Amino acid sequence: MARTAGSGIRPTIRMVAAEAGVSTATVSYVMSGRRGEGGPGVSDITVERVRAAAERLGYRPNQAARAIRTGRTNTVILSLTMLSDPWSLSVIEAVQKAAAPLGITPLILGDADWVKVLQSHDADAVFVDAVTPEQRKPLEGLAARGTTLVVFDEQLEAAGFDVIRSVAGPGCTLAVEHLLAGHRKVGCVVPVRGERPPAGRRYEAYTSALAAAGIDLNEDYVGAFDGTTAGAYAATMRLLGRDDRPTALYATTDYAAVSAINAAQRLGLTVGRDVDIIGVGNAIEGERMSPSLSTVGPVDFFDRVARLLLKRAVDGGTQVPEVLDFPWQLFVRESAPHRSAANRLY
Amino acid sequence: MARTAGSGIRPTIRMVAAEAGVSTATVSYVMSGRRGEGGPGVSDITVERVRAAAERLGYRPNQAARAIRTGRTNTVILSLTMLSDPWSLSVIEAVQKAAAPLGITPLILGDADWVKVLQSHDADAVFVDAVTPEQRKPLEGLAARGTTLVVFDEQLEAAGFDVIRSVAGPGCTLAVEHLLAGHRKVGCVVPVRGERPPAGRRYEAYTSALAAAGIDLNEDYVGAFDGTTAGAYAATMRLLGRDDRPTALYATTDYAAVSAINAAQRLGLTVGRDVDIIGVGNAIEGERMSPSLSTVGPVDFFDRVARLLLKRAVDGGTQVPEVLDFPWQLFVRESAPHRSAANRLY
DNA sequence: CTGTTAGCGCGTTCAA
DNA sequence: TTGAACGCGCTAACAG
Repeated sequence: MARTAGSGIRPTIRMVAAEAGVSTATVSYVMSGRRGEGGPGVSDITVERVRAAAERLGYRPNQAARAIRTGRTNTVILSLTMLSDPWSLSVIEAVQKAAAPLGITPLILGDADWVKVLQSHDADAVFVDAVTPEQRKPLEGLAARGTTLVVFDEQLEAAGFDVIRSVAGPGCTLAVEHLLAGHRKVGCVVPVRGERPPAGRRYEAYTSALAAAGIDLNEDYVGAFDGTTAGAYAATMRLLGRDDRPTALYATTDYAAVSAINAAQRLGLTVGRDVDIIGVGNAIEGERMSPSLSTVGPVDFFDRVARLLLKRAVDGGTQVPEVLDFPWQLFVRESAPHRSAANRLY
Repeated sequence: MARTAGSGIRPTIRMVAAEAGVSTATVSYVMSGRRGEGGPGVSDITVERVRAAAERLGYRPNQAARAIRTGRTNTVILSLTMLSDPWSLSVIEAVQKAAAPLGITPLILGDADWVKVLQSHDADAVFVDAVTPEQRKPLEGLAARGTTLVVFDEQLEAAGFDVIRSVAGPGCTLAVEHLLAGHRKVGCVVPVRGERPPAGRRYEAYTSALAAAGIDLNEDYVGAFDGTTAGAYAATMRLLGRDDRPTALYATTDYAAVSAINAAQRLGLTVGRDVDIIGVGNAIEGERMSPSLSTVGPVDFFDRVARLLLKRAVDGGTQVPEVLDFPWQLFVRESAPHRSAANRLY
């Protein structure tokens, strides 16, 4: 009396075989579309009988069982730390578009504890958007055990997995320089971990570009926040609420820039006129919003990431891991337009 | 020469058994923590040996293989149509919090074509946030075949699955009446499918509340949009850009309300003073933003949904499906404060 | 050329 | 504490 738990019974390949009066092997060949080429041939009439039986029963191959045998799950996992970030949505959108024609399902993991999950759950490829120092070891362990990984990180070396390294430094300098062309009072909105002072390449681009322009760093113009959108909003309110408020803001991520724009508007300022704001990342949403977001970022980033991920998913871990560099570019849009000498704000 | 595809080899239960010098059965009992209580007893010394061997090899049970035997995947799927909606993020947040202590992993499906995915991929329970008419049939098919479903829908009858029916009608009326207490020029921001005119309970609440207040429906005050955040933004710009602009806006979803607030601020209006804006849904983010979002919605909605989903995931489809009704409530916050007769805007 | 048999690969679980 | 069967779909080798 074999039966799975629960009330409903899911049709198995054996039921279909019985219904069609053939063997399970034949059903398998028909369902996976692998008749002819290489495998044994199945007559058209039999194919039709099997198809009809499967249809009648509403049969769908059990992906879990299939995965055990083939090692393929027809699934990619996207581990995304900050789902509210338009950057994450851009990744999702690009991957979904690329995965659909391949019959691959993207599943999103919004959990910060992705290491544990990936140790038990298999996928044909996994995209990881952030790696803390403590996660580096287990990450390499995953790769060693055969998990196909594509990791977004600016520091990591490829150690059995692909690394997407969109080197932010030079691009971020472009952003700050763009603001410095029309402003002297340039503030910065930057996330920090814990109580530590701001750090990282994106922030260094700010300090060094200021220095290169002969401007002293004003700590009152640095709005550190906790990494949440609400925090970015509050930090911007503090910066722009000052009497000697900055006339331009450099936000080290696009989502911080979006929050900054909202905060500025809340204060009655017109972004792109009273204050210029630029972000970092070139998320797709930046183009669509109003005012559209000036930003720096890699060209064609999301589509290329999606293509790599799916190539890996299809090929398996066969290929040699790469470090993928992306050239960055300045995208001048409404939130921080070009300023000629004539319309400088300072 | 048995070996899985790819270069890395994943440790199996057999390797652990060999390493520890015991049978696979023993390893299984140890790993699933099912020794003692009900299950067979395993001596402490053996447990230690097995644990050490598993640790050395970095063994993790293969969830796919486990699923075949047990019928449980330790996974719940959240099918969410609009990931940028704070409502979706609220669902995710609540489910993640509730799932973590149970060892259950929430996976998010951002694909509109969830039916196909669910037909092949199993989960202990699935949350679905929107059902089109064409999806109703396949939905019932899924339920009949044993998929444990929790469906969010205001119309559907329970047909083998739970229905979360947060009856919006009366609650939405509360929202419109709240605005009508201080305004006569109340606009509406509402998504529409295709070219059809606005419809649905949330919109009817608007027209009937207006009628009850003796106010004629002004079609120029109805901002229909395409369902995207950018569309809601544009619709609001049109409404508030008019000379005789409405002094209050009723948005039929929270994400539309958020876009409306951004648009209003873009126009230099102070929300909660120059214009009042109210949403629908009571997404968690509404409390955190600034100005905080006035809204109507079910009380404690997300946590209760999460609890139900996980109860189903744990119990399997054992229980009798329910229709869950949620009482709605008005949440007065900054974006549409209380207005006494003294500070009416009209 | 067409179809079947038999056994694989997981982790689980019952009878011994 | 274990051997062996079990559940699933896949597939090499075989039979007609």
